[in-house]
Amino acid sequence: MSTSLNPAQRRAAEILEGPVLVIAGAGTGKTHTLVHRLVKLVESGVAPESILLLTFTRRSAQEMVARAAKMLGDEREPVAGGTFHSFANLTLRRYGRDIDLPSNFTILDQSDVFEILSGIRTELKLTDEGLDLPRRETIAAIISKSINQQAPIEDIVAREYSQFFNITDYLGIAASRYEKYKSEHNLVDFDNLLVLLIRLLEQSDEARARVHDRCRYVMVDEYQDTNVLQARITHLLAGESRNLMVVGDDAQSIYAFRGANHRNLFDFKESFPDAELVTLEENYRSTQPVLDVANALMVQMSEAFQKRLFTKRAEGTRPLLVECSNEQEQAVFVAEEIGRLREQGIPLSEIAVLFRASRHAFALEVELGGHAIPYVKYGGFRFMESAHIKDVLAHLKLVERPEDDLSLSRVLLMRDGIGKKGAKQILDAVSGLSLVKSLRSYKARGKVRASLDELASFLESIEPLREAPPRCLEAAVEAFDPLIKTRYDDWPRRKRDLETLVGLVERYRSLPSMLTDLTLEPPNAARGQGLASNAPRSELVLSTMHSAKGLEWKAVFVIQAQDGFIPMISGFNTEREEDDEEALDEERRLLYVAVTRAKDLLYVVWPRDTARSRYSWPMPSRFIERIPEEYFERCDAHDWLA
DNA sequence: CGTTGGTAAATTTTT
DNA sequence: TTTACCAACG
Ligand SMILES: Nc1ncnc2c1ncn2[C@@H]1O[C@H](COP(=O)(O)OP(=O)(O)OP(=O)(O)O)[C@@H](O)[C@H]1O
Repeated sequence: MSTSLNPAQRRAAEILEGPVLVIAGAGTGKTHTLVHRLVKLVESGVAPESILLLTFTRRSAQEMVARAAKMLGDEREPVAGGTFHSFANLTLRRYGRDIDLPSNFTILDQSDVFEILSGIRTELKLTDEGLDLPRRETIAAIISKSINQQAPIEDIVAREYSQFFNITDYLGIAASRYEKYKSEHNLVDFDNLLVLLIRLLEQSDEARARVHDRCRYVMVDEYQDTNVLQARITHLLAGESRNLMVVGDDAQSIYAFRGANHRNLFDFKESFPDAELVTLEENYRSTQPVLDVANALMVQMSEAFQKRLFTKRAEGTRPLLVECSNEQEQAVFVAEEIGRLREQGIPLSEIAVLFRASRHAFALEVELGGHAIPYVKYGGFRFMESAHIKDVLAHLKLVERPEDDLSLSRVLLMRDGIGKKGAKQILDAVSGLSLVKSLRSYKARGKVRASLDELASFLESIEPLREAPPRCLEAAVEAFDPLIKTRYDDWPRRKRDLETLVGLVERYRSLPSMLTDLTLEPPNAARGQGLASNAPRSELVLSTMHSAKGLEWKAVFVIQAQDGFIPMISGFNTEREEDDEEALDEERRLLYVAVTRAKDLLYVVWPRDTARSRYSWPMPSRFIERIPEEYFERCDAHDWLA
């Protein structure tokens, strides 16, 4: 990385005290500036460990912390940095007692939340015959949005889910039952982490003082992706010293679907009227032909603070708009073109393929396999949330916290002879006593008796292994072996995943921190692949557009750019028009993020024949259609490949 | 009561 | 591909 700064960047980096706001377009060096300011702080005598770097996504956090570590060198203490959620977790484990939060709370992942909500959903349906409730995913989305926007359920339903307006009350009941379940079981979901951190910082003078003492300088990257809660946390962390830098680009705000509010970026000036505002204009990443496309997307945005990106790299290849007859041809085109780029000396690690949704890359993944092109995929598939992984981990969670009813229920249900009713009865019977003892003394016969004895013996046998979490996991995997074979037809693949998991946790010495990390920072493993070879090799990146933010590659392919996929139009869209407008704007910003990842070469590829094309005439993305024709080179994949 | 097997419906993006 | 729901069987 270059160590130089342009005058505007230097100005921002040299304001060491007080609030600083950097608003700038893609590739203008926001992260670059932030990291340089960090170095200047350290050079001025600030201890690296008293600087806190925060951002919303794990990948941005990794990128930011890695760049910081590289600039500071090895001999320095590492800076503290991560996502808001991981910071909240650490702080709450340490000081949570001040607000009556036990430090051994369990964090729920997405699928845990779904599980609890399906339970509540069936309960509600049972009491009210004929009641039609939305799917559990939708209920979860509504509840989460209400927390992340700090708005009542009624408002969220009225605004964005008007098709459920008549059952608003039930959604409210579901939300309060869900909250009750969590607090009764010492469970905390991702949203709670933020809410509880705010409560802690507001209510505990001591905790706040300690946190301020430790985090004397705070910097937030990708600030446009923060929601009300994260903005509040940022303000609380700044405290009286107000040593706070936030950087962001409103045109790259892509998390409104989870309550992010890019206006936070502008509101910063209102909360901190004396904040120094720095804007950056020169792009150091891309060639002008790539920026022409980005700028053409920018002018389509209704709300954006218009920033015209320019670069000294005036010369470059015009982006290519490629039309394919179908997804298969799209996959072939991308794979072949990547082969050609490699022949021209571009390493695989400098090439990325970006898409709107994980499944848009399925055909390409198969094709890459055929071409022996190694790749790593980000986004979409959640290894840690596969059923078999959760099955095994539920056993370990039970060792860590025997009163974890959610895990106990899961562990019971997978055993022979125990169904919903039985599990509930056993659950009610065990509360209070030692788990192993109560499982043994529970009155049951036949299959159920055998299942309970087997579970009790297993729990007893791994108890001594607590101090060696990887061995504990191995034992659980082994005990799970007979169950995996009866439960899953495709058990060989799932067994490989479990071996992968064992390999991934080798370094852990503490069971609770292992379990927390696996939830909060789940490793990105591929399905059924086994352990990746640890020989470092150059790999192609396949990524969702969301996960690509903040990163850059020489060559970028944006695939599945058919209208309907970009922007993504869901089949069931009863939202109000103005919300549609907002949603559409977000989709456009997403494409803006994608195209601004490219340094030199940009390909936008669209297939004609897809699942959608049966219902509507296939067209390239409406956002692409509105870009002046001369900004793209156009071709048909069929001719190109010939 | 639990299991099994069938059908219909839905299928983003992240912490 | 998975999940919610239902009916039939043990
Ligand atoms: N003053 C500079 N001189 C040379 N290169 C620079 C300069 N500033 C930034 N760069 C380079 O430009 C590229 C983009 O920088 P960076 O990732 O910090 O931009 P960004 O504004 O954070 O981008 P995004 O909004 O896309 O996350 C990087 O490769 C960085 O090294």
